[in-house]
Amino acid sequence: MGFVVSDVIELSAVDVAVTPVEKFREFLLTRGMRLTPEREAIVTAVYSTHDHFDAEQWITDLTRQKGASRVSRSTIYRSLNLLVEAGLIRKVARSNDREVYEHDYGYPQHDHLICRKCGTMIEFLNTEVSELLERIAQERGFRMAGHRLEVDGVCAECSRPPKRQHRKLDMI
Amino acid sequence: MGFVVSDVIELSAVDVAVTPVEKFREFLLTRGMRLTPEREAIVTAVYSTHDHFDAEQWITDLTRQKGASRVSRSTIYRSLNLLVEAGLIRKVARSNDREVYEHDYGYPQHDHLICRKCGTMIEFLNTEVSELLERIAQERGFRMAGHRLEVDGVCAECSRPPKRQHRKLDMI
DNA sequence: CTACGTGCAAAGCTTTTGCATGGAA
DNA sequence: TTCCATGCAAAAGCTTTGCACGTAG
Repeated sequence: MGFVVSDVIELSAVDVAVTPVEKFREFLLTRGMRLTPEREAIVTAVYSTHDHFDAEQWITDLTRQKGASRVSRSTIYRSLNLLVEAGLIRKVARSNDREVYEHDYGYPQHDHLICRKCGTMIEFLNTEVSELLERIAQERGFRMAGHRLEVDGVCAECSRPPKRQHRKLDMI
Repeated sequence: MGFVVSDVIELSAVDVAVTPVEKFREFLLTRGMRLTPEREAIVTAVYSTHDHFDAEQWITDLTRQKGASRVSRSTIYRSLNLLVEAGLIRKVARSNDREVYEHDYGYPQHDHLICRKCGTMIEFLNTEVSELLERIAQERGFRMAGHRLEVDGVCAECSRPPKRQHRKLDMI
């Protein structure tokens, strides 16, 4: 499916009091909506790994299931939007014209170095970034809620001169 | 005899006082392409103001012109991509599912505070940001080429409690 | 009984592309 | 002649939506 997988995860998950599924249920309640089997299947799937993902990834997976966990394309899209609103996932970038998501709950805020050659997304965690931004925002009376930061460049792997270059997927 | 491609590159790297149109022409030369009336019309239009913009904005404008400055939709898209490659403009964000661009030449690298209520984009310039990122990238053997940073939150205007809220429909 | 959800197919949207025509060198 | 460019229309591709049918409460 050809995109970006973060192969460098140096971050550790944070302990959460409530499971993602529970948090989703609570969110839905506040909107008078229900936690259906389909919606639960999606949250569970999405939280089964810490990798970045796009909609298609779960579509090919969940639309082929049988029984209660089988979910349609539209429902997946609809649910992903709900998960974003619920604060469980967030959009991190765009790759191949697709929205790329990641967990936004039980996982520290971090940013990415994105290799323009192989597309790899390297996560990094640096508190100075948020602190600096918080300061900048405050100076302008701006109430910061979050940020999105992508560093563009070439990863160590792809910088290495000789023959073996890191796989290059989709460069225009 | 004519001149060599490498001469052009050196020149543009040194000479900063070149107009956008000239810089575009030089870039096109290095690719064996020409600065057509259509391409010139687009650069000129794009650099006629310093605002952020999206493709549609110039499409509605330029496709209605008459004579030499009339440009088709496809040519506009094709040219915007060229302008990005030429380093004259860059993509800053996405708004309404459209790519939003801004000038990337004759203007310092900066970032944005984006108000989630009224959509206003507040530019700010802070060298610490790039320095910090450069350091972070280096620690990981990553060759940074640039970055894209959006701070999400609520602007001072919209934070002001009561009646009059800042409102702006089109968020560009 | 009512309101919310799901699936399917079709529509929507921005952006890209194939192709024939036209023009500069 | 030989490419490079443009316009038009159609294609791409991801995401959203209209609609009818189910089903939880």
